[in-house]
Amino acid sequence: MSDILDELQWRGAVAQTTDEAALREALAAGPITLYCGFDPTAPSLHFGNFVQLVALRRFQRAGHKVICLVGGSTGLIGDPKPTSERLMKTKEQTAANVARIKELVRPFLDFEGTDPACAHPAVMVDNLDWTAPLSALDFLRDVGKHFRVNQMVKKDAIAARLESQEGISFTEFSYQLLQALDFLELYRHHGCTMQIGGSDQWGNLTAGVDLIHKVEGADVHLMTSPLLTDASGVKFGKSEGNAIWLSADMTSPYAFYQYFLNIEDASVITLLKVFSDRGQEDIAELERQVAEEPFRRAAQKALAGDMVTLVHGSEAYAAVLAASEALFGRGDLRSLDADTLRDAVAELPTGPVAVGMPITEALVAVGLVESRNAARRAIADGGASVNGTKVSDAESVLTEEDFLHGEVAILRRGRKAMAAGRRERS
RNA sequence: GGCGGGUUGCCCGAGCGGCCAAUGGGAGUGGACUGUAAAUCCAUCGCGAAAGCUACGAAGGUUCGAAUCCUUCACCCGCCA
Repeated sequence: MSDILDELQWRGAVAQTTDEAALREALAAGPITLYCGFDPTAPSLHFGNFVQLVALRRFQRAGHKVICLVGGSTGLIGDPKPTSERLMKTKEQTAANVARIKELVRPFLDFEGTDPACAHPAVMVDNLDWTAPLSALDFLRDVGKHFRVNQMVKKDAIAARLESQEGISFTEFSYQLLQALDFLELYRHHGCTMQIGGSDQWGNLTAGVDLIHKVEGADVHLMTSPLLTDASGVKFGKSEGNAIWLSADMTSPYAFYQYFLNIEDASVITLLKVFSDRGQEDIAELERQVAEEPFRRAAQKALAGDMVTLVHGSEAYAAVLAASEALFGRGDLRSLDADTLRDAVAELPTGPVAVGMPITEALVAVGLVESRNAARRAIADGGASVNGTKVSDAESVLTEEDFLHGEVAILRRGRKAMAAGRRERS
């Protein structure tokens, strides 16, 4: 288990650590307990959080004990973003998000101790459990006294906010104290000696290390993972402006698969290393293929397949793979048999349409464009098609023949955005 | 508490009584090229087929006419106390 750090470094999953020699020693000395926190800012986790989740998973499989913390309390406060104050969520929303995220995380780690690959079952905690009973006075006296505002304002996110027009609320300013308290709490009650997180969390993470050092006199460890960006420095994890979520009801397995299938050449190996369980040789081979026969996109296919399988399971992978082949394959959509068509359509967003409905309206109805104006634009640009046939006339309407097997019409905007119009009979 | 500055479309940011649905950049979207990449180039980018409607923090007001002027309110920033 001592080489887990080597592996993570090879995978490009390590941005920064506290004293690396000390960390190596601790990891080698035996199982340690580490944690990662996830704030319930949404009803699901997204691609960015997945980096952490996969890291936790690797640590657990390397024999360590992992704690997954869901931020029932920190989610109520809001981790300061460098740009602007967060909208506060209601307690009810936050609680609902916490419940969903707990369920979401469950399959990625072994909480029951049933997986032979994992020596120690994972633990799930909610920081609301120890924060809620704490009175404001005790918090200020017991936690606040250990912090110097002078230090706090130096943290990147806070400093940026102090520079900004908007400033920062005291609420968000206090966030780091809560996160530090979490680490202390887990140190005391679970013997947790390491925290991992995204590189943008460094300031919050070190707050915990400092607090434990002051209060308990102990040295604990940190590891952050790099922010994953594409070749031009843009964060991964957004498709058409929407985040890539891990929950199927927020990002369909098909959309999830398609997102990774479309990763640029320059980044696909990076992502494979971080997320897949593939070893060095396997990845080296894929790297060679990207260089020598990029048009086959073997690495993209591997990445997309691995990701969907990990997040949604192998059955979902089989389904989206078949759907993708049906929809993007060489064959004519019109010649698809009814079963294949049904399976493919199941992966697409759908909307109600009808014979005689203008194409522009149908494009809106299935959600491919936001307005009929936008639909007209798409058609004028030559970017809209029905069942693979380009629509040239913005005034045209759906006809009986457009409904494959009498049921659905496959509408497409641009090269990739597809949806199914389900026939509605009046 | 006093004084001053600010709040513009997804973001940044011009505009400071009509020519403003609002310059410019970025992002986004479509097309060409390709590999359902990247880069590049072209187009497009509030809603509406159009008339028109809704928009420049909120509400009022002045004016033939306001993002632009006035009043009040909210929020933010800075300086002073």
